[in-house]
Amino acid sequence: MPVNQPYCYTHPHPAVTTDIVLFTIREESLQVLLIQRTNPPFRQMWALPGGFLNMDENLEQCANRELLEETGIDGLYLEQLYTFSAPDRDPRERVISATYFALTQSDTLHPKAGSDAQEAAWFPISGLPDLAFDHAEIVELARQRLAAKLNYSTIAFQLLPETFTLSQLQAVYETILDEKLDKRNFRKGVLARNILMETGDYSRTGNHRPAKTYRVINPTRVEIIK
Amino acid sequence: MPVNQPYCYTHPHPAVTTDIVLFTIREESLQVLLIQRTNPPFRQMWALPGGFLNMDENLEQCANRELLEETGIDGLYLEQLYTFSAPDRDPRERVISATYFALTQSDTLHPKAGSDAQEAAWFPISGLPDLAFDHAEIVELARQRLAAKLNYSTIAFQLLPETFTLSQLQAVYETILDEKLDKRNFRKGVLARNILMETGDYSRTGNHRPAKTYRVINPTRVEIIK
DNA sequence: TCAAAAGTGTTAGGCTTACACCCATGC
DNA sequence: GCATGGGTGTAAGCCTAACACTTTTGA
Repeated sequence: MPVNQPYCYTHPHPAVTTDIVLFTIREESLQVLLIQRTNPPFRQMWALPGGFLNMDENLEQCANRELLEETGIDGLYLEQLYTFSAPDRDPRERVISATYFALTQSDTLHPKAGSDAQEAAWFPISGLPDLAFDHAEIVELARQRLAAKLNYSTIAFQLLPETFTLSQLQAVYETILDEKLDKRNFRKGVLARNILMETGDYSRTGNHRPAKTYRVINPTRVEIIK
Repeated sequence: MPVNQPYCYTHPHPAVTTDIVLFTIREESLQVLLIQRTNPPFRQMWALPGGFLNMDENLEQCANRELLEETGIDGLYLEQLYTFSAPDRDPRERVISATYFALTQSDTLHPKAGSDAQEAAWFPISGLPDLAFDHAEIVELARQRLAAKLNYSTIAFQLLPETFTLSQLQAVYETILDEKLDKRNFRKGVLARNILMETGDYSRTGNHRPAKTYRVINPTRVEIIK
């Protein structure tokens, strides 16, 4: 058996990785978490967090583990996006990548360097640097899927703290959809879905009328509406 | 290097396969193409067509190739469904499977045994035999996705010949959705989408009034409506 | 002439959209 | 008292859903 290559098969096997597109809303724009590569190929370039699948975990567990290792973020709901498989998408060897996307609130999160001291940072999706591999394509697909799922699911709430105001929620929708929404119609619509309850508390920020705060009635599940 | 195991890596690599859920409508029911396994594991059991990824093809090409080899079916539009990755889903070794689904008309197709003489056959989705691996789960996911996409895409037309009547189209919808639809509303709705044109010909079958036949205006693309 | 499927409009109700002003607070 | 964002209702039009009879053909 070749030295340092103890894993041998009768047929060639590709490597399998996960890559994660983690969105947040920060500074009034939709942003994506990137890490700076410390090793070739694409050394110094920015890339999506992710890494190789272990033999004792499934893809979702792998994505969660890599996110934790590289950014310190734990326990997010991850949704499988697409599996990329162009034969030349990684110059080192054949690599299949199952991609996931997730959402988180930015203000409770300080992306930090992982154990190997890579840098992690948020970038606005409309001003991303050049990305390693086919990661630009992955981000674009994730952005489309996110916008498409907004009104058919409860994913938007993952971008907000446990309690929030309707204006905050509307700002999330407007940022993701990149369009202004009518305040009265937005409130009517979101309340008609019966997924929110008033907390009874008020948000008192700034010199204006306090806003009612709400929470999701069933925060555990990401529901598909209709 | 171990005899008969010439492909060696520094880290363990999973095998990667594709599996395809191919739907048709036959005998007024939604049916799925299965092949009978000739080798262990799950020998003699029915399973989805599929097989191992080659190093010089992407997953979609693999799915198309396997479909051709195992069933003689070529050139279908395949849509990626989900990638399954439970560590124990294949008893032989660690296998990741990217799954695809597709639709075809049944009457132009005679699923035939591939080169290794396996049997291929259609089964109604409501009366499937026990399936090998996690293939029952894959079929169920494909069924859900198919129903969800009916009204947002043009996939339904793949189940029909190039020209067809509105009654035939309605029967496809009713079979997939498993519910009766109102004839006038169905026709109004489908014609309002402006994706059909009259051929000018009529279908003269049986002792009743002939039906106008239609074709899809742009048959090349699977469109997402809206 | 009968059986069988093709073809065709209208109405009511619900949903969506557009739109403007008063309220409560901090400074 | 003024600036700031919070909060509220109505009307028009559009879309959806329910519903039944006439037409054309082959046997």
